Amino acid sequence: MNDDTRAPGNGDPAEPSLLLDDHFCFTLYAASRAVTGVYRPLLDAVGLTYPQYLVMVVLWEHRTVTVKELVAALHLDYGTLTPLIKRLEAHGLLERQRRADDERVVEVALTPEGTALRERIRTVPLAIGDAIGLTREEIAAAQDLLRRLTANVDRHTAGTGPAVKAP
Amino acid sequence: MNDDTRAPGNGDPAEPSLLLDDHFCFTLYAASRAVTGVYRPLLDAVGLTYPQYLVMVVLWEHRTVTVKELVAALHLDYGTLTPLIKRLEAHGLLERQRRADDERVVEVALTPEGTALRERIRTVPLAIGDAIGLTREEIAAAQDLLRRLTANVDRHTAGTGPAVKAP
DNA sequence: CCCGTTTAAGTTGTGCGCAAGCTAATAGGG
DNA sequence: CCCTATTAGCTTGCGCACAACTTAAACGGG
Repeated sequence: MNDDTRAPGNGDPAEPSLLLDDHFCFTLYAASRAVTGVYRPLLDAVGLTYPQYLVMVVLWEHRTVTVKELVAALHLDYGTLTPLIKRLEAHGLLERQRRADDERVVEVALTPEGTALRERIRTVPLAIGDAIGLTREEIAAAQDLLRRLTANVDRHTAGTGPAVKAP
Repeated sequence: MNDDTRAPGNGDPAEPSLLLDDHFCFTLYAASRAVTGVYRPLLDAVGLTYPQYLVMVVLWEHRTVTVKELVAALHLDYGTLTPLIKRLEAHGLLERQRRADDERVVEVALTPEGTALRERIRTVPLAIGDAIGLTREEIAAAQDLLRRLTANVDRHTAGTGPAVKAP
């Protein structure tokens, strides 16, 4: 690789660096993909993708949730979750049903197969912890920082988003 | 949301939790998407997606790189980068050319338009730092942890992958 | 009670992200 | 020099991720 870094601007100490390695966003993005890459072969063995696994985790915790609750819990879009949930339904792991007293709401519930799958996945988090290779304290520290980051960003984008809506 | 957490296994202190909020992978995944979400409107203003921006960052640093070098720098696949690079080429930001002395290699080089785009993006990192809302020290700490995580995972998957290849 | 508004979910289109398979060019051993 | 293996890149297919749009049900003020 052509290793000159003399493009204009990088020497100015008053401006943030534009070098790849200085981008925190890239470190974060690469780490996230690396971790899901560790999950992939483990989940592949039971026929799940990583986002599908996250939906199952929520269901194992609550047994029944609405699509809206999944959207909120996973910070994902209806456009992402609707087809994903349908795929899990096609695999027999969950069932979808409109709520009788409010037909707008779709309830997602575990099937016996979905419940049983949990046993086959019990050991996965151990393998992940092993691959990540950080201490319990380091993971806790990183988790605290990243949770605060996400909360800050959510506040930020909520503020600059709808912006009180002009009357 | 049905808030019982009596699914089997979660009370056992010897086993890792399967609750969503205890999943470090999810914190990481959510944080990564949150940050790219902050970039989105800023990059949209200049017609770039976030991965396209990362490619441009590498090019602004090195002016000319091979596709292989982009694959290595961004930890991305040829299958991801090839069409992405072609889109950037279609937008006039870079040019692709096969190396004369080794026709397997494709060199990617900045065009004047690609170089000029850098000026229009100079202030973006400041806005990102603002939205993230962590101190410089906190970001440095998180970055150190995540870099080590990615390095560990890379070692791990390299070790369990080709596995020295039986003779 | 009607009608505009809000809400929950689904649909469509584009662009990643990655596995699997393919092609063409080069390297390297006999 | 041939011939096999390797290397760099491309293509195909599937599943996210998200914006923009659509639909249908419930709400709520007049």
